[in-house]
Amino acid sequence: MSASKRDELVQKALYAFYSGGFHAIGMDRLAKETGVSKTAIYKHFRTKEELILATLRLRDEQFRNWLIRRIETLASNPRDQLLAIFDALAEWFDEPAFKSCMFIKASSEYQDRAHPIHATAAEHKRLLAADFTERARKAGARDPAGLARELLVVKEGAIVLAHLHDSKQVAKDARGAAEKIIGAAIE
Amino acid sequence: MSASKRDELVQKALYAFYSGGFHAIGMDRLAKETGVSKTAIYKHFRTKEELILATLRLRDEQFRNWLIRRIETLASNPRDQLLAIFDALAEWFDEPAFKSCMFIKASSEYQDRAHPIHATAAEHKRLLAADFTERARKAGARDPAGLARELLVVKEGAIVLAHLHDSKQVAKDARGAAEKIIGAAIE
DNA sequence: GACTACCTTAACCGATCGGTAAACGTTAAA
DNA sequence: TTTAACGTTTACCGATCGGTTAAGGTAGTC
Repeated sequence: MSASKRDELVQKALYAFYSGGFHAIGMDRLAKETGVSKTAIYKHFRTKEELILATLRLRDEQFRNWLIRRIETLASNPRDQLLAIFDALAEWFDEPAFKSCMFIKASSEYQDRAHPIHATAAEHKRLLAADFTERARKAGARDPAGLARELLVVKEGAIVLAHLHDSKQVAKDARGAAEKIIGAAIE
Repeated sequence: MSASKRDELVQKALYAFYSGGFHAIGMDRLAKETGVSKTAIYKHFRTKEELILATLRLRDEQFRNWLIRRIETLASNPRDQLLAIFDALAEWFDEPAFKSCMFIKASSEYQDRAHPIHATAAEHKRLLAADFTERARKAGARDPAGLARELLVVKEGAIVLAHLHDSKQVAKDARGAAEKIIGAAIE
């Protein structure tokens, strides 16, 4: 399988797991939905878990790239970029395919902290926090890491509630909360 | 099955689903872990889904009762009670059995908004918001429902991150965020 | 034209899935 | 003492689980 073919498989598997759930989607169904035979899948991934981990690595890269690009497009200075996180979230929530966060779902289905899937989810959030921290530092926050963590809390809560309640309202609420938190943390 | 026996089954099923996941725990394993035969379970619940719904109804009642009792013990006036939500959360996170929120996990595994399990999860969060709103009103918030929703966002984010990162640190961060949000919303 | 790389379909493995049925206690009210 | 209610164990149902195997098709390279 060429590298691009393999990426295509992982991308389609990502979509299937994201919209169906990790336990709920079996390998037979996955083969049908990706258009790649089960035999071929197992040629390149030893287990279902390894395939899931590959989808999570792809998702981590895609999501963080998208978010960073989006907030840097929406705002030019670090402080405004921190607030723009929540404008980007609003755009994401508005996509018809939005169904919460893949990593939150992964950690829900694989609860053990020692499990590689759980650990990958935790790492994704840590990488986001690191990016937020750097922006908070540039924005002149007294406690950049603390501000970043507080914003991350708001972001995760917004994602969970956008999946359950009115996502437009949730996006506004999260932005409002972020404004107050940023205001209190900078200067 | 007597009412108390049935409650005991639901309570044990709750624990099993909470610690194992809804799809991951099969009915055979559930029978073994609850000590109630599969035959007897199906005498009182037509499907696995109905049993799950019963566990969620019990969990909703238990959690909201616990939280309300806890914040009213920790603080006497409505404003302090809103902040005490996050002290109660810190206590919850510290329990060894803490593994995120059952309703977040339920909505992760049953993503369709039309699904009864998803709807039950959404309702649980709505009932929490209603309680917070009433306290915010008594505390003199300009927009009680808005403040309640913002605090709910922080609460959900805290739960998700407490399951992934250092829960003590997350509890502190959430409390800090809540302080700023409450301060800006009252008076 | 043979070889290799990579894919397919299709059948199969034992285990488990949600759910049902049969046969057999145990308890307690009539 | 009979009877009904409610439980048990055990086995079974067809479907699906994660994963494997065998046989064959199709490209490109030598």
